[in-house]
Amino acid sequence: MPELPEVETTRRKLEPLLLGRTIVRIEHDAPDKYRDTHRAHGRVVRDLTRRGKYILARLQDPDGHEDDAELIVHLGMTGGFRYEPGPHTRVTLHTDEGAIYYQDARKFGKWAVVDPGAYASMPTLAGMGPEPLGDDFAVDAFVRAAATCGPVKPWLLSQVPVAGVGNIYADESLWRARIHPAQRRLTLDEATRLHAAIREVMAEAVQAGGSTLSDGTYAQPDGLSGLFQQQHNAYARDGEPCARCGTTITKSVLAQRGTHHCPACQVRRD
DNA sequence: ACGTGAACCTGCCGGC
DNA sequence: TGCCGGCAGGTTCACG
Repeated sequence: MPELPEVETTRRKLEPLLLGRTIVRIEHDAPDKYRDTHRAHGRVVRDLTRRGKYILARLQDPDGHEDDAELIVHLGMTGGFRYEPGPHTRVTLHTDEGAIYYQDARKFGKWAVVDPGAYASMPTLAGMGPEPLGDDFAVDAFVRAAATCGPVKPWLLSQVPVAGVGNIYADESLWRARIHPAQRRLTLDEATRLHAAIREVMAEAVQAGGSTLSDGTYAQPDGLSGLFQQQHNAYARDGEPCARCGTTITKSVLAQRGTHHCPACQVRRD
């Protein structure tokens, strides 16, 4: 389900429910996937932030007798929060003002409560690149790194050059920047275009509340759908005409991921 | 130090 | 109708 726009939308919906609330109990039956959640019990949620596709909550001990802790939530492919329990509810988060339910059909999502900033058990989070919508996402550093990169789509998916780009938004950004998904070693122009495209696509997708695909797995906690799928130009548009040139969008497999591009606008060099 | 591929899971959809 | 293969928004680890 969730790339940066979906996770950010989820975070915004969760924030008013959790900020300042005491976590009474986190209930589940998979301690390997939802680790050390007992450490959250009795702690107060002081802030709710996001890094890439991870939701982070700073948890403060109200008595000050113990150090703060940090709750990390990654939604995997199909994770999401709901106001009501359902057939795929995996975790129930009880606060002093009610409960919220985490559902995850495929169970790829993970939770952990750790010491603040202790991300060793989540290597992708530990090595996360800059936020695409933040000031730290510098075009010159991106251009320099892109000049020696391997196939550009898998490179983006690694979360190292920039945080939060997944399969949908990689395809959409590469379409917008007119770059072939398997292109290596981007030129100055290509990397500059891609940097801008990532920022634009992410900003527009956040604005639209993310993308809800045809299976409807991703929705906001109140059940509302995102709307950005209506603006997709590449992802799941195979067989349809390119909005820019009319050529049929094709689908292929790259790094084990379904990949959509326009064979006329996105031509691979050498 | 890469890049690739399998593994982790369940559900849904299309084809036969 | 029913079974089966293929595919799905991600991360991690084991290889070569």
